Amino acid sequence: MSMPPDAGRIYRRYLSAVLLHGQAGAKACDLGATDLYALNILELSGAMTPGELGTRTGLTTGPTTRLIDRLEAAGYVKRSPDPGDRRKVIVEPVGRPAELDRVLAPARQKIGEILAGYSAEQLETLFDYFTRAAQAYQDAGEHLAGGRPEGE
Amino acid sequence: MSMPPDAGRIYRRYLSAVLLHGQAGAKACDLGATDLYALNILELSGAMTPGELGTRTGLTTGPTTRLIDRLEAAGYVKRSPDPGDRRKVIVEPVGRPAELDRVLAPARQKIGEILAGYSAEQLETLFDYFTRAAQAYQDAGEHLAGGRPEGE
DNA sequence: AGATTTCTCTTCTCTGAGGAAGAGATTAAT
DNA sequence: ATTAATCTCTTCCTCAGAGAAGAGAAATCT
Repeated sequence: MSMPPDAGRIYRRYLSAVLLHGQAGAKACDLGATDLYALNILELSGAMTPGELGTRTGLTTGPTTRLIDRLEAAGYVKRSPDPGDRRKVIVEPVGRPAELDRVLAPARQKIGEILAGYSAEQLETLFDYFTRAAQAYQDAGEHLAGGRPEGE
Repeated sequence: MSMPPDAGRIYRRYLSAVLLHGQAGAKACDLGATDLYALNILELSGAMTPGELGTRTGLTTGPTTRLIDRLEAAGYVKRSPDPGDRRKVIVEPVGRPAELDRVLAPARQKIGEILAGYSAEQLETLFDYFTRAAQAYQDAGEHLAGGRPEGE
């Protein structure tokens, strides 16, 4: 086998660092856990209605409205009327605001430097992995969220 | 340049998927945001005192005690007396409990399958990246947490 | 030894996020 | 046209989690 002997440990450490950084960044922007969660959903799946967002986050309608209120007030999303159904609203992510970019910039810079050290083939491998892993995590996440809240 | 034309988008999508999955998993285990945050700190930095953990999480002593109470009750950490200083307590992570492993298993399985499809050199590249990126994110995260809570 | 500092824990209070129920507006069904 | 269903939002209530202040135990300093 060509994996490192402590592959699991390395990978776990990597995941923890990514999660930790993401949460620290969110906290620095005064984003609550659910807010970050919702933003990631919107990042992955694009604009959707409040109802859909509420289902995805597992919130009832009241908190969903206030969640969108917070995100809109902070400039992360925008509410637009649905042209086809005037009851509906479309919540669409707006270009990442300056504060979030500023907070995430140091990490992006470091990652950029790391990536710059790889050859063309290596980069191809890495981005192939990013693409596949993103899909895998997204599937696993949706399965988690959509699955049974109570265990077996 | 050998990066894909939409490298930024791919990477952002990847990060969102990882974050989303991590939070969904935590939610499925009834772990609050701070609890997950603390667990990741312990995963990265190993055992430490409540005081240290409180500083890292940005909590005062009261909530820190209760945070550790929660984690201990759920079986994620263990309190031990510090042999060198009997005022102190050492909070050490305990092997991940079954529930968390069960929740994270599907994703680990998928990632394992993806990794199994790469050659030896490709795996070397990937794990090299994991190692470097983990350090980068850890540094950036600590800088975020340790930096000024209020912007300039 | 006595006083001060350090560290953890306890208690009380409070803010903020989430659930429940219902109103208002619009679309679909009869 | 009238009724029913859908979607978002508002209001009220509840509760977990965080801060503040102080107690108790142990180490350090004078």
